[in-house]
Amino acid sequence: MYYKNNKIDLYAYFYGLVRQIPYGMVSTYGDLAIALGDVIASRAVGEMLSQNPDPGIIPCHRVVKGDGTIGGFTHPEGVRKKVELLESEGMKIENKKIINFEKVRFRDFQTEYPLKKLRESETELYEKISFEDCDFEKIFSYDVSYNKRDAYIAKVEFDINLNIIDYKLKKVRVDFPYIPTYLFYREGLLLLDEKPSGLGIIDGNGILHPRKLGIATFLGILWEMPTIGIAKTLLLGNIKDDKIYVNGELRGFSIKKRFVSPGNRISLKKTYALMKDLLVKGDPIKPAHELAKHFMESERQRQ
DNA sequence: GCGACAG
DNA sequence: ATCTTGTCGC
Repeated sequence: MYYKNNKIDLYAYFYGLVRQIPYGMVSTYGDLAIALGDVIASRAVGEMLSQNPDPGIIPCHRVVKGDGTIGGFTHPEGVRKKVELLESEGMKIENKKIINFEKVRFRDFQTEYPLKKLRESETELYEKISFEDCDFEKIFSYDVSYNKRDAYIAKVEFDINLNIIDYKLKKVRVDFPYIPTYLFYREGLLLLDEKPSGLGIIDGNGILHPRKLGIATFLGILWEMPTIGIAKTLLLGNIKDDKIYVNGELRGFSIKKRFVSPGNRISLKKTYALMKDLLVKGDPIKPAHELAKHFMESERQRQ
């Protein structure tokens, strides 16, 4: 696997890329996303820039939008400061657009394309997925609240009827931004070292994912346990009645405004029957969500 | 130009 | 998810 010891610090890697943009040149959010290995990370690029830990050595003002316009800037003086910095480096700007944009555009990043490496490492993992039903005596779920790079995790254990048995709280640091279709690397890696027992009902998708490797599938395979993914919004697919298809293949179900798909060690059929039953009894994510949120807020107050 | 974009 | 430093496809 590309992530060693369950760790990959994409923030650090990203800031290394930004430092490569030379004085007098600019790059774009999309160019940096491509250097990370997937253009879908464009918004995450903006997110990581907004948390620049050291503007003195990481020139985040040199990152602009794909059409040559300036884009945003998290600074007391706002975008005005970004324009000022760029002009001080010799950039000509007219009505918020860089003149000769293509000539000063830097794209020649030295990079290993980490997101591409991650995708490549996924193929061997996917071989281990199983859709064979297995028994379980408990259910667990979790949720995470975020404040910048602090993650507040709540894990909840239920009995088979969704009565709460126990819960645990934990605060950790996150090294990976939210990037659509890479949720596992942000959230899943935080949980991996403490394997729970029972059926995991995971906030997110299972095989209802472009690479059939949503966070529920990842956790199910790596923990060798049954999991189901349950998302509040649809990542991909077409809904017909209560079934969700991707390229004509049945990948999940739409039940009670949730999008449900198998993670690992469970069949489509059992996923449907079980969730149809459970979602009537209650919301498997809500308790963890409220615990995590409350945990974060109480920690904020302490500071 | 508008809507997508798991959390 | 939080509270706003995009890009792409229709």
